[in-house]
Amino acid sequence: MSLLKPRGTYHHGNLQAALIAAATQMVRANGAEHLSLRAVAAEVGVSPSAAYHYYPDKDSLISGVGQELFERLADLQEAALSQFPGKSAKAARARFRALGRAYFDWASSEANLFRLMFGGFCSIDFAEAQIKRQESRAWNLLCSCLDDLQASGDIKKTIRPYGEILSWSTVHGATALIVEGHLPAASFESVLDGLELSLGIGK
Amino acid sequence: MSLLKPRGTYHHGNLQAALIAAATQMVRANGAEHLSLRAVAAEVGVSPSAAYHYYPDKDSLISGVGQELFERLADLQEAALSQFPGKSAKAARARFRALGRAYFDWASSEANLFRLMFGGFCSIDFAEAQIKRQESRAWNLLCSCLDDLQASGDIKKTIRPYGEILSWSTVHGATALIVEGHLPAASFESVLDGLELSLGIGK
DNA sequence: CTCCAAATCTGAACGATGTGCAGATTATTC
DNA sequence: GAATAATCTGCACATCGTTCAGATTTGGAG
Repeated sequence: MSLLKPRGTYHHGNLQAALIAAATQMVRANGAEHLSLRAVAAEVGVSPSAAYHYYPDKDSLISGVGQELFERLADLQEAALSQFPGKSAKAARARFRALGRAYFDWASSEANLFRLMFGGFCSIDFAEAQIKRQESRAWNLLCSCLDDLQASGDIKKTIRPYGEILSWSTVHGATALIVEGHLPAASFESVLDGLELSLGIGK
Repeated sequence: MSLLKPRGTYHHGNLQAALIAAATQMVRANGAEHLSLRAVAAEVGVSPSAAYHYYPDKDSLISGVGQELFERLADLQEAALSQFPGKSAKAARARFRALGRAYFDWASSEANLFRLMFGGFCSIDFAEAQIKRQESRAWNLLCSCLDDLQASGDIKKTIRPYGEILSWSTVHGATALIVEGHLPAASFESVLDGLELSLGIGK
């Protein structure tokens, strides 16, 4: 199903999905703060009012975009984990690092989308259920990764209870600071090094 | 000098400062994404065009607000540090914790201002010099705090080189995630506990 | 003190935006 | 095939950022 409404027809056929797709591309290019509902509608070949049948306002459209992005990010993390299968301590450690790197790589290659997700553009009310679900999916991936490290005795015992919260906070913080230009991009690897060291990962 | 232009006068007398002050209050209340240049001008008692004498566009006004906020944050951190003077290891540790808490407390009590600072609203170009200066002021406070901990042998040697970058990333990440509703507020203290533990602070 | 230039502010205007509403068009159901 | 629901259009309105010509005031030079 194409994004553009077929000429001469009245019904689009797939408007909601097309709106999200077009909005996503436009946010990716120009940032969520410059998204125009009218431009999205025009891109899709539909009148501005048509969007209001699926979203009560522009913010909800944006939240809809965010909803999909959180799913995409969880997928990405899943893919990162599956790159290093196996039960060895080495593999577990590689998975941990891959998880952090995937988060950062995604954010820096799609800065505008990352901002939309974590910059307060998604009204948590609207897409709360779906977003929370995808977020806990990603959270569980991180948990299992840390569990694997724990199983191979590759993480300091006293610190283990803080593992998830510390890892996410640190990786997210470094990512956000770098994306917004407050830290140089090169420092992300240092952060990963320091995080592993401080958690006692990899000896 | 009042915010409102004295009635019957033509010149305001303190427009630039008044614009920043009014804009700050409005962002504080409604968020930077809902700031209206016209509303700011009206609040100050001036025509919308008057603002363009001091800022080439709305984004620059917002950057001007951000500029002041970074200064205010650095002041806040300075105040936090001075709450626990002394050379003892205990005092140094209290300073480290106070630094993190000040960052978080400020952010959660002024979520909209925090978002303005770190959410990509400040065009780094415009206020780059001044913002970077205040940021490095805060950075230096963190450095000296970690130096103190190092002096009292209260931080793991191998981790020390990562101290600043890890601390800022972790505290900023946890703060941002909590402010945006991705983590419960209560988890911030856990993050601080975990951070100290993982850095080897306080034994 | 006077006059001129620079600084500061106004007013009206333009195009674009988000949104509401009445009604047109198409799909669905009986 | 007719009634009902789903979808979409067209127009309107208020608001917004921004521009620009010109009004008003200030400050300094003569």
